[in-house]
Amino acid sequence: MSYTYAYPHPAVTTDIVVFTVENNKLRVLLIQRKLDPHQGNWALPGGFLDIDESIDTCAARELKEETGLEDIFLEQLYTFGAPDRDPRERVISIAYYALMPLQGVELKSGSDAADARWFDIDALPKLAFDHDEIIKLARERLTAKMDYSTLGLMFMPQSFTLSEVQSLYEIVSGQERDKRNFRKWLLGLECLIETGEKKSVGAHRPAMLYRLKDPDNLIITK
Amino acid sequence: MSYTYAYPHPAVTTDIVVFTVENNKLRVLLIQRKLDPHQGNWALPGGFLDIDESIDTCAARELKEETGLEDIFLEQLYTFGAPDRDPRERVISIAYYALMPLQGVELKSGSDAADARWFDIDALPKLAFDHDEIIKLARERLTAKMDYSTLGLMFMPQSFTLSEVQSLYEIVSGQERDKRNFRKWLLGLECLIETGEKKSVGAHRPAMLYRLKDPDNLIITK
DNA sequence: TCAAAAGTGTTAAGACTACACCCATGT
DNA sequence: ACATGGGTGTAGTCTTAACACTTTTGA
Repeated sequence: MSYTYAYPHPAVTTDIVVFTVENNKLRVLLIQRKLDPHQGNWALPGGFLDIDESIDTCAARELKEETGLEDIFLEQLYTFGAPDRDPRERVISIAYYALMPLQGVELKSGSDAADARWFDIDALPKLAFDHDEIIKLARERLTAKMDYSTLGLMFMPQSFTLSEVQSLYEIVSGQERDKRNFRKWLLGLECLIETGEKKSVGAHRPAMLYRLKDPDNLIITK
Repeated sequence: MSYTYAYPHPAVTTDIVVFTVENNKLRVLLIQRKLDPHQGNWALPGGFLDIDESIDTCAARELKEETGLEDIFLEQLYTFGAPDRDPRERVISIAYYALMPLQGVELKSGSDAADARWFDIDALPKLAFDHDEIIKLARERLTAKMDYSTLGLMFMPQSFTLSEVQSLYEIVSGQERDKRNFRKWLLGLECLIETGEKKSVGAHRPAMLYRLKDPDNLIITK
């Protein structure tokens, strides 16, 4: 089967920058390419748009197929389309970024990926295509949005302590925050509620567990 | 001549939301479609991506071809691609927005447009495709960015008075600003310099004309 | 000399930052 | 009993918001 058009058409793909925080580092998910071009190199998960699926659906589908991840925060980032970014044919890539909760970071290796691994964002391997550029932009967007929104909460599992949130914000932004001020800010947004449960993790006072009031709403505030 | 692929490929277009301010109203440029689908309806300027041009180039080229406008602020907005947004074939539209300086709003009617006109953003006609959705998003981005950046200066001609800038900000955001505070903020960004010239427009004191220190840098500040 | 927009500082309120001690628990 | 992270309030600084009169010009 083949498809014919009166004018040349580019191929369209989505690529997804999946972030998580693990071992006090901001990490990005990469897969090792099984096929040419760039065979053996590391690349962002992603793939070609099906002709009858929406772009968002494509991003979610590719993410699931290649990594097993699903139901995580996923947002369109930017569209990349330099004429020579893929040697096979003209390819337009609609980039997304996603935030993976801290727990349950086990990956099922998907069909198109020889291997999938988390990399420290400051120690990335050589990347296929223009994926270094995509990751750079995604990181800028992530840190910018976390500065004035509760986007960072999308990294959290169902329930979490305030110290865990603070630690996450510190790791992503690279700067420390005052404990009392951070808690004042976060609780002041009124998007969290106490679960009533506490979390005990060592020889010290247990911490209150919180959860999102409304899991779908990112409250944006200064 | 025809082009054949092993898998179906979508068509890729750019569409541009061109803003200006005229008669104390925020306006958007629309063209009347000469061809089906949506023949006779109003639509955003834009068109198909050439197979060997960059996306940015395509947006700038289409803008120039259809409206004669060139060398104005132009930035990628978002990519739209609902499967049924175009009845002809699957079309991915990479939306841009542009800011047209206040003066020189005369348009040369371009080749693909039967007619091009400015519309008050609050009184748009029935639009082709999903262009109403694109305009809505563009407006949100414009107002959000103007709140914390000097993006609004991209609406200004080469030289302008501070009152003109203030008036523009008020029209776009829909809310009045304190004259002294506005001037303090704007001058405090240190992106303007006095030209030395003054502008006399009526029976009152003439205003100092300013221009951008560095026409390429959008200074982003709170 | 009048009308109309340009230009100019100060004060009060609110937001943000810095900072230190007691609490609850496990070992 | 001690070591460890959890939890809490206040005072000082900085930023933002509110506010009114004088200046310069054309008619």
